[in-house]
Parts: sequence; C-alpha cells; structure tokens
Amino acid sequence: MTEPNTRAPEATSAGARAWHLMYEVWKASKPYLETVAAGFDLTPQQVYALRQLANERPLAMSELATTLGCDASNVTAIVDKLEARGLVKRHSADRDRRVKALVMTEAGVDLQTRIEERMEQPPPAIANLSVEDQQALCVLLERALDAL
Amino acid sequence: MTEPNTRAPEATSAGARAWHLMYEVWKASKPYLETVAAGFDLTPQQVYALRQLANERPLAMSELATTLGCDASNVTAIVDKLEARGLVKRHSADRDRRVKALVMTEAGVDLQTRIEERMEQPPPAIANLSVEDQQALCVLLERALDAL
DNA sequence: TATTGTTATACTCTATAACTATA
DNA sequence: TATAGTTATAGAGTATAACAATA
Repeated sequence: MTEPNTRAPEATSAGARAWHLMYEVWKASKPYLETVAAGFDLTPQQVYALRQLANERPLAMSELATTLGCDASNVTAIVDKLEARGLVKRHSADRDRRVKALVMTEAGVDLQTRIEERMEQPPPAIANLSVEDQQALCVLLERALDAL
Repeated sequence: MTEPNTRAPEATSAGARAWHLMYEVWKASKPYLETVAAGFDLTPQQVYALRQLANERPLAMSELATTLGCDASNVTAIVDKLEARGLVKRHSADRDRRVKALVMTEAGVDLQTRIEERMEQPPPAIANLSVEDQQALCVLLERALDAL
C-alpha cells in the first residue's frame, strides 16, 4: 500500500482510472447511439437537437449551439436538415429580427416522442447492469455534472 | 410507485437515465480530452492509438483498428501521421508479409510516458468527485465493460 | 480465392473567418 | 459598432468500395 510503485497500473489514481473507463464505455456505446439515430434516418446530433427543442420550446439558434456544445455555424446545417424534413421551423423573433426562434412542428413532436421511447432502451454496457447499479451510476453521474 | 405514469420524467428507467447522464458527462469532458491531445500536437485518436501501442507491443494495423473501434482505412491515416512524426514504425511481419507490425520508437515511448502523466489529471466532471465516488464509479464502469 | 493494408471518395462533425441583416 | 445567423472553407473521424501485394 505504501510502496513507491511509480508506474504500475495500481499507481494510477481513481480519477484517472474512472476517466479512462468512462472513455471505454462511451466508445463501446457510441455505435449503439448511431444505430438508433440511423433507425430514424437522423444523425446523433440531430437526435440531440430534437431532444433539446422538445424541452425548452422556443429556442434561438445560438442557445441550441450552447446546449449542443458546438459552434453556431454547425447549428445552421443541423437545423437546415431538420427543417427540410419538416420537423422544425425557424421563426424570426418579433422583438429582434436577427434572432431565429426554433419551434418543433407536429411531425417533429411525433418523431421526438418515438425517439424518446426508443431511447428508453440503453446500450448493452448499461442495460446489462442491475437496476441497483444503474441507479448508483445515475447518482454518481449527476454528482459529476452538478460539480461543473 | 405503482402509478401508470407513462411519460413523466420519473417514468424513465434507471438505465435510460444513466445512458443520458453518461452522454452529458462525456459531452462535457470531450473538449478536455481534445485540449490535452492538442497540447501534444495530437488528436484524441492519435493519443489513444499511442496508448494501445504502448501496451501490447507489436500490433498489426487490423488489431489497432479493432481496439480503436474504427475501420482499417482510418488506421492507415492515423499511423501515417504518427510515423511521419517518428513516433511509430511499420515493420512487415516475417511470416505473413501482408501484415504490418506496428512498434513504437524511442521518441514514441518518451512522448507516451509524458501523455500518460498528463492523463492522470481527469476532466473537471470527474476530478471534482470525491475519491470514494471516483472509486465507486470505477467499480460500476468496470462492471459495465465486463458485461459486454 | 481470400486477406491485409492502401487509396479514392464521401459524409458528419467541428471550427474559423468573412459576410448579411439587423440592432 | 456590435450581434445573430449564414456561407465558405478546412481538417478530423468515420465508412464503403476498388485495388495491390501476398497468402
């Protein structure tokens, strides 16, 4: 326990191990997300954008960029595709006509509901855990996000 | 508890919540990984490739593709860059000259050691957790990976 | 014929910079 | 002049398909 074992795996801090493991779990689960999204003929980013729009109703392009964690220029492309599919609409805001307020169409709400149902089924890495472990994982991940 | 509350957030299963939270934590932490990698003038994928090569010494291109979870054609590009920087070398295997055995150069080992030291510092989402929580997170994530 | 790795190509995600239309 | 969104462009990551060398 007190040996100065400098480079062996046991010397790795819990934080570093958690970070590495999280990366592995994410890497294993990403294809699942892509498959689910593709099942709706969407990309993961489009799925996530729809999800955000379902929560806070009228969202500006810039706000969506923030929640997606990407540049505003990308949001233009994402919303272009969603709008072309009739899932979302851009409305010029009344009080500042530079701002585009994004609202979901009925078709968008319908699709989003189906997506949410499908997303109830998590990827194997998480689905294979016991409910108790899943709940414990939720507590830890919520704590991690709160600490930001 | 037994109410048929179909669409409220509380109706969401622990698995689905864990899946969603994991996505959020990953999204929050990805920029950190990119910043660390950029500090070594590498991309995250290149960092991960070096990491794999440090463990199992002579790795074939196809094997690296498997551990990176991507197509072999991408590995060609990744290794091209690592080789151009003198961090890795391609050796045609003796017994099957179609196979390219990848080995790290001394410069590669040196850089990888520095990267590993830097990676000891996890992103804020994980660093802000108590050591106990980090350890608990490790246990759960290991279990999730074992179940695959 | 089948397989390893490469090349060519294409699409998504990402960012930066220049542009427009408003403010 | 500053800001919201767009356009143009570029680089990284991804996949598929066609190809070379080898088996």
